[in-house]
Amino acid sequence: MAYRETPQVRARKDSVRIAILEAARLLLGQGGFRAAQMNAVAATAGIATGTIYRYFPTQTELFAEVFRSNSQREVEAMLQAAAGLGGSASRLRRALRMFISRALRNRRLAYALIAEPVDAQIEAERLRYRRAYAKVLELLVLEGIAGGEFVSQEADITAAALVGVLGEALLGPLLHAAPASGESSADSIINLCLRAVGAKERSHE
Amino acid sequence: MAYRETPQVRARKDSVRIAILEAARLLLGQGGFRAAQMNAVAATAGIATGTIYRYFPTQTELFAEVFRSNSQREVEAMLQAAAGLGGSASRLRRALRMFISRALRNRRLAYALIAEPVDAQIEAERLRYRRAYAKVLELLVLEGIAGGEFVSQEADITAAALVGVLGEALLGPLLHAAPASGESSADSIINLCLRAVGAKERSHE
DNA sequence: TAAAGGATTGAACTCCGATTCATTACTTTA
DNA sequence: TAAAGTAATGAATCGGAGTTCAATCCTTTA
Repeated sequence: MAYRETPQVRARKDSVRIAILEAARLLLGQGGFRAAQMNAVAATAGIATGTIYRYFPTQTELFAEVFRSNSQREVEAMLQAAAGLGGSASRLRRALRMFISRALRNRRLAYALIAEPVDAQIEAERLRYRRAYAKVLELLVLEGIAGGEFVSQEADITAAALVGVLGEALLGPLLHAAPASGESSADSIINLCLRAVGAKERSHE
Repeated sequence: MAYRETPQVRARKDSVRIAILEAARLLLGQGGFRAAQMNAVAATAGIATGTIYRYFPTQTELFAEVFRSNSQREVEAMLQAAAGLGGSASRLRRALRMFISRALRNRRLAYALIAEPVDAQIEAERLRYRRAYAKVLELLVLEGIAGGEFVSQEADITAAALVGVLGEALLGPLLHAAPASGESSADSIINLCLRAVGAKERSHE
């Protein structure tokens, strides 16, 4: 034999892979899927188009991984925000606030991942993404019900509804008017969500 | 001269136009946008592909008209449901129930029009469609606030949120599991919406 | 019935962007 | 340094779906 992958090569390949993922994420955050075409991703990552295919079999797979890694990060953040002291209401409130503040930090990216129209295959990945959020919310709602803080309700439906609220009220306006909105409406949305779950303790932190 | 459009010709052309719109709507209701390709619309309408272009300049225009006519019908139905006696809460309840029951009557179509991913141009039309619903809901929320039945809140945000709830909780599951759901979850969703607007009078009709 | 003016047809064209692959350029080991 | 094994390249290919248009068919009027 005359060649075998060495640690150096391995390392460089790993970094190329990461560069591709970062380029895709960057472009998604700038111009959505329209901007995240394979050519553009390659150019941004500083490689040739064909090279992407040595790392990801299809565009769908590439985006799937972007969805996955983002979802993981976001869900983690929400869970962390919800952990700690306080009743179910204030924990749910913290989780929602975390979601919102992170989404607003890169609104275009949040919109691309949660709501922007895409082709059917990528849509399947998006569903998983939304379900991940819904799952976290469902847990919090179930806890609230068990603890008697929230009204009795079908937690899975409520969770889906909350994802809908976040998507539409927070990110939907992205394209509508509302350029100034943002942090200001965050409290409105959070309060609405708390009412929706029938949180008995109202207002304050 | 030797030719001028006669009423008969006019009538036939009108009927062709309608056939095209109905074919598009039918296909959307069966298989969504994927199934509503220009070839398929033409075949379903019983005409040649090219003929569609004598009636609609582009696919986008054709779909726009489908959106418009549907939106008009639906908004009308919601307004009618909301009219009549009763407090804001029960009127909002009736409007939501109307939306839901109509959406469930042809769930695939409702999903296609409200949530299915599409290309950017058609998406613009969808926005208008969603706004039409939001506008109706906003009015009802404002009335409720004015009458002291609903908590004080930013009605436009609430309206967007309610559209989000309907889209995600009702239609989202279309692709997820929930094949059996439907009418059963309708009440859950309606109750959630009523809580979300902070309706003071709870439960019953 | 013939000539004129439209309407219809559907195969061919176009555009767009993902994917391929023959060629070239590296890396490693003997 | 040569040979072997990989990786990278990017122009060309491919596929899908909307759109076009020359040829054909209908309607109407004189």
